[in-house]
Amino acid sequence: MESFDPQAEPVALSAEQSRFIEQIGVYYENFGIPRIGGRMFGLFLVTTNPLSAEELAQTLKASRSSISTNVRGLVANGWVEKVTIAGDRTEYFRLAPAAWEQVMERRRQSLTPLRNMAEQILETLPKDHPAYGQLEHMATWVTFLAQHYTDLLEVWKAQHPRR
Amino acid sequence: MESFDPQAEPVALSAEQSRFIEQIGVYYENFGIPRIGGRMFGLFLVTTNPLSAEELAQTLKASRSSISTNVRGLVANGWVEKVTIAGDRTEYFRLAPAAWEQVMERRRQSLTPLRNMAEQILETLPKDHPAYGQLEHMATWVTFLAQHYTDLLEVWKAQHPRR
DNA sequence: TAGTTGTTTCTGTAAATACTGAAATGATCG
DNA sequence: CGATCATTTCAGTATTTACAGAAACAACTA
Repeated sequence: MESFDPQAEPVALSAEQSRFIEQIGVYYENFGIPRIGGRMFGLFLVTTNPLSAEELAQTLKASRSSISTNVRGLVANGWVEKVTIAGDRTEYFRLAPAAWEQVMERRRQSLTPLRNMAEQILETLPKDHPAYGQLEHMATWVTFLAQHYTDLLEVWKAQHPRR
Repeated sequence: MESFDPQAEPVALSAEQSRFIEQIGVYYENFGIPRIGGRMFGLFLVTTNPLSAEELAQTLKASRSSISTNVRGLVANGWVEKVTIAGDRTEYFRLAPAAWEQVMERRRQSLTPLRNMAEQILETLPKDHPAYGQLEHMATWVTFLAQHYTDLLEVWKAQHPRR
């Protein structure tokens, strides 16, 4: 009963912040993330208060349904986290503290199918097949990369321990 | 005059190779690469002979125009390279020897705009702005990542010197 | 239980993208 | 300079995808 939240106002943004949000939006759009999703991420980067879906919708001038689907993606990828407040049934969202590590972790995991494909095809080929060498090379690369991603994350986490 | 190349035949592929090509196609489709482009890449992975556009078209059952546009992308990204033969006006293509390194290198370069965005917005914010810390964190992460990509590539190249 | 509010799902539409076949361009050869 | 052949560009079509608004659903509250 305490939050009477008359109409959920949009977040006040400076011109620079708005520009940043749009830039982040198009940047991630190039990586296949829907524009609204990218903008949301940008918004979370330049603000710290957890935001409700309604605030997101108003601030980004997008529909509630788009916010709903896009926020789900961001949460699923570990970029954003849901925050709740006792006695308030609205859900709020904010940048996940480990967002960047998560991006990396996801990327590492996406290497697994690639490695599997390489290994599977290698099993079917005779060792003297002309392409054997380059497929082996591919498998080696993917393994190398996955290992280094793991190492890299460990170094980062050591340098930036979770408070 | 010497190559009379009656009709450019499709590459003969085993069932496993065909399956591999399709798998690679859908894998890279998830990363925003057109299906035909991904299939071409897969084809180059399981073959070694340079292939003409006509052979690619026939083998992958795609139009010449699609091959043209997609091969351009693969070459631009350094995944595939063009090969020519004296006295033959057809162009051939094959997997670039440094394809995997190139993937990494591209990724590293794509971090630059992200770093720029972070640094630019930081310049406009007072140090006590609530989001200052997390934007600094972002900039640190991107820098860290770019540096480690560079290192990683160096290690790889040392281990796999170009013959 | 009825009413209120927050969230998701559904349905349709607009926009973007991939792809093809045909036309245009370019390059080489007689 | 034609003629031939390889490649690219163009124009149209089909498919996919993002998005919005409305309906459905869920969770709480009086």
